[in-house]
Amino acid sequence: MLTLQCLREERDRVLAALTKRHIDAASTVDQILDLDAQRRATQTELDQVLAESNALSRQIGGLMREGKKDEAEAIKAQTAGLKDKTHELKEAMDAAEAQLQELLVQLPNTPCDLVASGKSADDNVEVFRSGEPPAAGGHAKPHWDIAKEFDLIDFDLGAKVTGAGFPFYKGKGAKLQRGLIRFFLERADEAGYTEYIPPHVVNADSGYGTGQLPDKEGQMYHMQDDDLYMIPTAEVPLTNIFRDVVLNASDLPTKLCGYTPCFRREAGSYGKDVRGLNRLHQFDKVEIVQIAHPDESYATLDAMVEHVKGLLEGLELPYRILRLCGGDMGFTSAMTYDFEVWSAAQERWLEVSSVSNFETFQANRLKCRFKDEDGKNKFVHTLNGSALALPRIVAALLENHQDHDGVVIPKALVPYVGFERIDA
RNA sequence: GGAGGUUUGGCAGAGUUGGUCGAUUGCACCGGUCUUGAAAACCGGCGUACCGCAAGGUACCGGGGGUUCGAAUCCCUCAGCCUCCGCCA
Repeated sequence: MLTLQCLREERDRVLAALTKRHIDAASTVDQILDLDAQRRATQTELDQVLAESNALSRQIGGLMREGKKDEAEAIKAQTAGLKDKTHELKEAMDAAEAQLQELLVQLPNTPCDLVASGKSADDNVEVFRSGEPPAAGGHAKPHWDIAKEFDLIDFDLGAKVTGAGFPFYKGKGAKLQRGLIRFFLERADEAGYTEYIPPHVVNADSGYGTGQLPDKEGQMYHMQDDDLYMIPTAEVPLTNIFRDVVLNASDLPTKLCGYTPCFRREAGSYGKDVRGLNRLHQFDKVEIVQIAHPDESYATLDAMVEHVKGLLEGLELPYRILRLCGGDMGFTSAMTYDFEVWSAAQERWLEVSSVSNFETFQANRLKCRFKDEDGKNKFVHTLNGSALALPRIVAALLENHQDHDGVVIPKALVPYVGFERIDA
């Protein structure tokens, strides 16, 4: 959530930045500023009334101690009106505050200067490309056929036991999942990320802290009896570790990572997008998170991008990096790089990672601050990235590394999965 | 799930017959004096947020609500932690 201070001091800059998302926020922002002014005026008045009332109460206390009951009663009479006034003002202030919050959470983050204006994925900017589509391209079998041929993944069984989008992984398919998770975690460990195994369900406060609530409520599975949400990404529990936390400047950057399954309802998806492993309701992912000093966060973002590049190169997959345009960026992000790998059989790019800097947007909701050099509390910047999400990686591995009678496991991965080929 | 206890500032720990308590004290931390330097000792500072140009004011003693002129202190409610019982991988 954008800070009020930012809206107050940089209204025009914020509006200009939001046009990159093709949002005209002028009326919302001005409403917010009006409500803010209203709230402040009300608070000033309320504070005065409370001060008066406190002073009288203190007098009564003093008189009671001295046994001057009559005088105390006389002053008590004076407080009657103040009480009503207090209630009235309190209500007005709470109402203004509530309206203000409601509007404030509707505003997405302001894109950083480097982000291009744009409406859709077509306007994203390719900033890097590595590798060539494999020779098999054109005749390559799609991963769902390969998965079936070698009995790696059973989609039908998943549909029977749970529902569409919840596959079973079997045999070498399961080992490949386990190996990839280990590979990603070991690489993160080597890069200095502390590993966590977080809860897979979170409370509403956490959903709010990272920005899934209130706007993406429908994308998470919700357990009504206990009012808990299944995590759509490890970002939620890992970042919420820092909710209501004040760090020391020396704690920054804080680097952490974790493997979790991720659960997404994906309401409204259909067609070729959901075929095979392209889009699932449950999938595995290793997430990296950093809590950074505001001055360093973009260098941190670059470092995280480099980390993900290393992973894809280890897997020998052709990939490209896009800097998302304003219209394609997530609600909470100030800048996002998407990683896409080439799918040889589908002959299209598949998104496998998204690395973002949220600047203070999440920190403001989380109330995660650090003590700066002057001893003042300031918001940190939060960042995260998939490193990596498994299903489309598996799809690309199967499709791109297939040969005449099987699939070759990339060298870097062999020690983790325990075999060199998938074949009959 | 049942019964009881508990929840105070970074930590420890006072304060519960309601009244200068936003809160005693110790430790930790920061600054200073002393010292060649350090330690010790002494002096001073040391929660957060909001309003205000400032002086200053307001709110917060797990969360929310209530009683009262006035609540950390009383009541209700929710949550966390601890102990015992039940159930259980």
